[in-house]
Order: sequence, then structure tokens, then C-alpha cells
Amino acid sequence: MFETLRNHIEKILPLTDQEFTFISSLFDSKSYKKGQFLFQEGENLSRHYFVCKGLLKLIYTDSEAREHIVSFAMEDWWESDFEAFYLQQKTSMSLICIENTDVLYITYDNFKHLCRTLPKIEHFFLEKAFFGCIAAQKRILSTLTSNTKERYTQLILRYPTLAQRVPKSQLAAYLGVSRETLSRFTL
Amino acid sequence: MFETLRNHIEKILPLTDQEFTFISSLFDSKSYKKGQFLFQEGENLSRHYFVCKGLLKLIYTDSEAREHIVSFAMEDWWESDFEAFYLQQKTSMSLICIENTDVLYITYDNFKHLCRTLPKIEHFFLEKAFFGCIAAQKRILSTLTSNTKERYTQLILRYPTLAQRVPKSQLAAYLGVSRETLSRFTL
DNA sequence: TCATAATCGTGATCAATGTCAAGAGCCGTA
DNA sequence: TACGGCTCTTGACATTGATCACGATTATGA
Repeated sequence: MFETLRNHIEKILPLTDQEFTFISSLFDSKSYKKGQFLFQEGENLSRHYFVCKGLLKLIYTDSEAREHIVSFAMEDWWESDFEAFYLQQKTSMSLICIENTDVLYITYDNFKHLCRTLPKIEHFFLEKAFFGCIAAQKRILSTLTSNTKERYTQLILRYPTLAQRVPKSQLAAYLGVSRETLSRFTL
Repeated sequence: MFETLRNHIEKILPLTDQEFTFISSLFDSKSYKKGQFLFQEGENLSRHYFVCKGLLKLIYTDSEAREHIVSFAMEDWWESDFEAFYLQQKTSMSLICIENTDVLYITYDNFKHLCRTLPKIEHFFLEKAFFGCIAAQKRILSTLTSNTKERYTQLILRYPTLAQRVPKSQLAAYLGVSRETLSRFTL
């Protein structure tokens, strides 16, 4: 699992063995089964997760108990309730396994410690955060410019494996439409 | 204008005079009048803008010439076509003045030079990017959980000055609804 | 293997919103 | 002051998608 992380980081930032040993010491690994929560709304444990293997969904549950999918996370993706993590607040969302999943995670304190001790890692996280902003900008744009059917086909084209691993009802919850609506489309 | 930038950065990262002199040398300042373009779709000049005074909109124009507002930018906000800037591509969006506006901007090359020469600035940009992700996550969430009227009132509550500085039709283009729909709401 | 739960598709109905059209009010400028 | 441009409102109608209901199919686990 740690090798996965190392490869992932070194795509952006070369590391010495010593540096990576230090990084590793600040992460913990954990495996979850399908259906389990990595964290739940209202908890106070802010961690940043790296998915080594598996598939997660980050969801928000509204006042009518409807589940909205803020994002999926598959192999090599980072995931967390950013606001809760970075501002040290209670989580407003939950992170749940769609498949059995292996993750590495870092706590906020360890993250700060890492950035202080090994400042060049901030370059790595900056690049990740930039791409996060780009992806978010694109998703917002697609809600502005495209109708539901277009967004559905774009999603499938962009993440073909996701569409195979996730039931349609979950794709609907990600797109913000009812599952019936997706069902009626002929692609 | 440069003092504005310095105050802005120093909220997150203390700077020596020497450091700030160096930073300043990599930014240019420019003033634009209401209606002018800072850049236009299809151009190849990637810059990252800091708004000292005024108000901008980042728009995407679709195939039917409809204008969608990806984001507004007011005082102390950073703005750019992130993808074009960071990946050195042609812009797919345009940045336009809603009011007369003074900006500072940095080119991609200077940005890279800055990060290489003064790595601690990456801490500043990382924090900015993180907050950008948080804001985007929230905006996506609001489209998933709230109806149009709720999103409209949330927008006004959150950015009361914006609602005063921008015509309703532009707020509609930001929310992704028709101006007629906003018109029919009694708040 | 069987029982149960998930998932998916489809019809009927209703609410929300887009679209087109017309007109009214406001503001800056010649 | 008068004009044109911009903005906002409102009505009528069409379209999209949500909701509820039901049944069929597919996975899953004891």
C-alpha cells in the first residue's frame, strides 16, 4: 500500500528513501468492507484519505434523509470533507465504501507536521489541490451548460469504469436527478 | 495596489521586505474599464489574476452563444481559467469586467519561477487552493440539495454586496436558471 | 439452492422551470 | 429633454424532471 502512495507522489515530486520513510510514518493504513463508514456526519476526526484500492463515495444527507453524492473516490484519489479537515470542524458529510477498500490516511496534526518538516511536499499537495479546483470548475460548468442526458453521457465517457462499478441510482445521486430519469434515457 | 497584495498574503504568510520586493517584481498591474475583457476564450495567455479593486466575471459561452457565469471575483479574490493557466492550454473561458477594475497578475512562467525561488509561497497558494476546493464543494452541494429559490437566497445572504453590484440576469447566469425564474420569486 | 434484498424499467400525474412575447421603468448621453 | 439601451416584470404555453406505484430482473448470502 505504501508503495502505491510513493509511486503516486513521485509522479509529481521525487523523494529520497529517507523522505519517504518519514512520510510513511505519518500515515496509517486501514481496510474497510463494502458498506462501512470511514467517517460519519458530525464526527470530529479530520483525516485526509488516499485510496489505494477500492471505491468510496462522499455523501451529504439532507434534512429529508436523502443521500447526495458529492464525489466518488477510486484508486489514487484523495478524499475528505475538505472543510472539516482543513478548518478542524465537525464533518458535515460521510465517507462510505462502495467496494471493499484499502486506504492510507493522515490526520490533520500529522499533515501540518509533514508540511512544516518537509516543505517541498506542499508542492505536491498544491498540484493536487489545483487539479481539484479544475475538476470542480468543470463539474460546475457542466451543470450550467448541459442538460441531464448530456451530463449523464459525459460522466460515462469520462469515467467508464465507474459506471460499471456503481449502480445507476448512485450515478443519479451524483448528478442530482432521480434514478427514474436516468432509466428513461436511451443512450 | 501592491500593498493590497502584501496585506493579503501576510494574512497567511509573513514576508520580509526583501521577499515582498521579489514577489512584486513578478507581478504586473493593469486597470480595465467596465465591459473590457481581461482575456477571451481561445487565447493563449495564461495568467493568474488578483483583484485589488472592482468586480469580474469568469464566463463560458456555449455553442448557442449563451453566457454562463462560472464565477465572480471581487476584491482580494484570485481568478483565472485554472486549467488553461496550470496546464498551459488555450483558455476555454473569458474574464470580463463588470465594474472598472484594478488587477495584479502573474504569468505562468513567473509563477513557476516564484515557486522555485521562494518555496514557502507554495504554502500560501496551497491554502488558497484548499479554500477554492472547499468553496467548489459547497457550491456543488448546494446544486444537489437545494432548489432554485433556496440557492438564490443563499447567494444573496452569502454575498449581499454582490447582489447589489450585479444585475439579476447575471445572478441567474451564475445559478444556471433563467432571469424570468428569479423574477418570479418573492423573497 | 433458495430466499431476500438490490436494482432496474415503465406508466401516470404533477410541479418546476424554460421559452417566447410584450411592456414598463430607469439611466446615461447627445 | 428625448432617445436608446439595459433591466426587470408578468403572462401563456411547452418541456423537463420528480414523485408514486408496480412489477421484472439480477445479485447476494445463509
